[in-house]
Amino acid sequence: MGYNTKQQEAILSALKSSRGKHMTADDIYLKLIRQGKSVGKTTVYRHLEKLTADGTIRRYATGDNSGACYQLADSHCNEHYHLKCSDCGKLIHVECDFLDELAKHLMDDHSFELDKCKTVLYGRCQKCREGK
Amino acid sequence: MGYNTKQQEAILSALKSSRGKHMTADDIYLKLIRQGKSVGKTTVYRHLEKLTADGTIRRYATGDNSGACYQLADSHCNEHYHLKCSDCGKLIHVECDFLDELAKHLMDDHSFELDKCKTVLYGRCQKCREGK
DNA sequence: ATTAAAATTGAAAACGGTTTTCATTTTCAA
DNA sequence: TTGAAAATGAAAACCGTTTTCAATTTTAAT
Repeated sequence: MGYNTKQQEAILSALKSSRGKHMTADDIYLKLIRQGKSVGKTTVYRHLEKLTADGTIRRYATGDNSGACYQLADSHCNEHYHLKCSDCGKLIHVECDFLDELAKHLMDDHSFELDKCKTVLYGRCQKCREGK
Repeated sequence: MGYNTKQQEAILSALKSSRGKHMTADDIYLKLIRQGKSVGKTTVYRHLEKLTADGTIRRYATGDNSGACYQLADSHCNEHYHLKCSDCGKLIHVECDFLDELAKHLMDDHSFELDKCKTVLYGRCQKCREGK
């Protein structure tokens, strides 16, 4: 198991250089190809799986039938949370700390430790509401 | 458009008779076949899509790569929300109205209309935290 | 250095849920 | 009754992901 390979490094650095934005497996694959790096999709998927399993990165299911998104699980992760519009499928980053209050409530009243990074709040964005 | 067909009724009644439990498209298809009803998978998917679009039922993405789940969107749905333990996978129903405060915040400050039924909060339950 | 075992790679094929296609059947309206 | 519109479903396409497997690369032992 696990000596760090060129490909794994490349995949991680692709995620690092995305500055916190989500990337799909395909985004990462295409980025590496564009950079002239030699890598196959299979390998991208494999490392994303491994990095997710060991907690280095996080996987987000998109909900519609497009692919999963990945993001570094660094500190950045705790400073925002995710809203997802059920209509248009857009994933929205929100930088605010309101969720901390919810986390406190869940722990105090329900003994549940909220994972802010992993939680996605569903609903409808302004545009989709107005579009009706 | 949209006279109610035998198939649509059958699909809805399959969901009704599930007493609030989630069903996948395939669950529904198999149930109808077992009941001797004549229906094709295509039609099941089509009606689930339509019923989801008009708000009669709700679709839940499972997050892993298994299929989506469906559930009647009756009143029951607004009186609780869901916590899911990332460790043991348990889905916990919580009957409390704290989420209303979050919903208000999201609407006021982020123009986002929270769908309490659809949102699942991830984290770790007491048992799994103590088990470590 | 040499070499054999172990791990990694990636192209192609398989997989599984979902959507599309399209010819047929059913329903609706005149 | 009859023709147009809608619904149906089998089969094929689709698309993200996983599996297979032969080839390559790395590691460790000599």
